Amino acid sequence: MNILLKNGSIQLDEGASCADAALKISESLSRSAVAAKINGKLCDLSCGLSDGDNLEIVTLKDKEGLDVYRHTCAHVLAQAVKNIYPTCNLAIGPVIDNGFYYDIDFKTPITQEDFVKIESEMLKIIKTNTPIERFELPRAEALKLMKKYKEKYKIELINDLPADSVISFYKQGTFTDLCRGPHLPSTGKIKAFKLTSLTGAYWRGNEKNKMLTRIYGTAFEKKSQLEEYLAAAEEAKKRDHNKLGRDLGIFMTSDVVGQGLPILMPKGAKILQILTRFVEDEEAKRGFMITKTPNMAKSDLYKISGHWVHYRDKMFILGEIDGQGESLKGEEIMALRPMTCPFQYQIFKNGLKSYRDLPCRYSETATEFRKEASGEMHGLIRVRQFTLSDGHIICTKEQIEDEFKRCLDLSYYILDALGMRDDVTFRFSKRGKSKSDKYIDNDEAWNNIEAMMKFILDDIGINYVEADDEAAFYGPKLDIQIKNVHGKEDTLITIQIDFAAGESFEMQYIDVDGTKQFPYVIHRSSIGCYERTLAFLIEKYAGAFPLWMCPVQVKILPITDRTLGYAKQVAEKLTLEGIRCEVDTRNEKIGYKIREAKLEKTPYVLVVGDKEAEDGSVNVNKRGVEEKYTVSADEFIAKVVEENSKKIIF
RNA sequence: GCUAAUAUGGCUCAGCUGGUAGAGCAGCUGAUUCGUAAUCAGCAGGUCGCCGGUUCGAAUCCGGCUAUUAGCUCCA
Repeated sequence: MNILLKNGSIQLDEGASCADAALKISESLSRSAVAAKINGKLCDLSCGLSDGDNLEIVTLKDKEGLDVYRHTCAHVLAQAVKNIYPTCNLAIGPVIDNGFYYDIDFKTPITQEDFVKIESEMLKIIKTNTPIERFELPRAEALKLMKKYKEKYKIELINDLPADSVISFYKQGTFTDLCRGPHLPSTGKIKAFKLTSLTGAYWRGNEKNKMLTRIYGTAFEKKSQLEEYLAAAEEAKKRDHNKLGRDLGIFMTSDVVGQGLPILMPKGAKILQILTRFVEDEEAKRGFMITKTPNMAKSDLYKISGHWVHYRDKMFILGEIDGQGESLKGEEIMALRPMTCPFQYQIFKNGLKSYRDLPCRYSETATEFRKEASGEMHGLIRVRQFTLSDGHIICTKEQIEDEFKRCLDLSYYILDALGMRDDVTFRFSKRGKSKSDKYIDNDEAWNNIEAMMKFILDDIGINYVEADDEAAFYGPKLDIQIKNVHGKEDTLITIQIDFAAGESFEMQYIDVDGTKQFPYVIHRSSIGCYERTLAFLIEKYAGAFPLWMCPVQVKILPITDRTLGYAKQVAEKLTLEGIRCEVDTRNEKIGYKIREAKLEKTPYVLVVGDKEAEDGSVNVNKRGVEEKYTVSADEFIAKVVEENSKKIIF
């Protein structure tokens, strides 16, 4: 029979498999093959071919090949665990970004110390080089097999498969697992693997279900690649804002203050002040009116917004309430705000509005409070009190498109200034097919608004992923996402369209024809939550921030006390020019001061000794640059002032 | 909230199987006034996260709480 390849074709006997084809193509390909693609569909190497099939041999060079390799490693893990703990039950064991995991229900808990034992058992299984065989069963037979093995989770999975689905299993020696595949031809192909961590995970991702034990691992073609990966992960941890931010004196926490309540120290507060001024000024240029609204309100406000019903358990409430959210003592109930929207809506409602007032753009550097679950807090990324560049644009339906684009343009501008434009991805968060009751029930409005947002996004031409069941309860969102050093994704900035607030808050305006109309609302952030943005800045720059946002931009180091006066003169000039600088007045050797200034990642370190004091110069040590040079103080000041005025990213 | 782990001076860490704590750096004082990543000496600093229990005796064992970390769930 004739088998088509990417370039050319080969002739094979009837009944030949992908593995036969690989061997026919070349011996080396046969050795590196891990799976195959027949007519574009990934399958085992043992899969049989038919005349005219398009064939592609998959190796570990392909991402798909590596996934197959890791998936098999997950099965080896499962087999090893079953050998050691015969009473445990297997759940699922998929491949993830950098490895794989297997969820297992152990009768007695295991610890990370058991990894040694499990890994050596895995190694044994690999060394036997057991062939891995696929077979398929009808549903009844499949259930019978899993009942025999007492795999209750597998039984549940089979029961949930569509009636007409093919139920496949993979068998390696005495171990059989329900699996779609494909897999490596034998266990011996695995060369480098490691179990990395042990955590809990709910069965089927539902917190109402039992929590299983999840074992994470990773595998690579070569030992050297595995070591490289582990080293890179260690390296990434050094950039972790939660460690670095504390080391650099940017923020701290205190157990008497509480969880999720980071304390911004002078350096961190300075950076936030710089960012806030930058953002507020830019927003003003773009037609936003700044507001200053209260940090708390009576429960009445949240009853109108719907938060009292949908969001109450995530709010900090002042006063005792019953299960319905009513005061137990008949007193006024206040709550700290989890968002700014209803407050800014009050401003719009103050006085009759005309269509001429639209679009009405409000923005605020707002402090917000959310009672996040105790296990959720993380450094500056997930906190209970935070500062959001929160804004609302109240506009007509016709104005949405333009306003939405302006919001995105503002965020682009800010991301450029932060140097993070290339680090973000876009998520179009929709209600989609979800019928969850957490959304406002109005199919027509949802369909219209989602179609409108899709049109806008496509018109702008941004590259986004669509995510169902990720919308806000009042409308779809464009979420600007970013990953931290651990690879975990979070929302940095969000722009949302709200079709419901106009009516629910009775925000009306008088239209051209004299009729009263409900406006649309765009909820938007420009830089996101300042604390969170700072966290990502720390990780991106490993603490070596761009000049314009550095809390200390220039540090002046006199060599001896003789030049202390001169150092102070230069510092004064710099300060007058708006450059943030410090003089290290301590009686220490110059090497000592240099070391400290560099560990603090100061952009410019100026050394001034007798020579410099005499001719009015400074010796410049630029961060990240080996060579130092001497220029007149005035020249340096002019240069750094110019650099500071541009939002230069280096 | 759930699973697991961790908690020793400001920081990084020692402290074996229970006999009430040590080092380096940082800090302070003194000397040194020095030319590009740690000058020398001395001093001071901890009821071992908090509360309770077991014990003649707890940093060490047990329980509760608080905080931190990884993940799950959640994330207007």
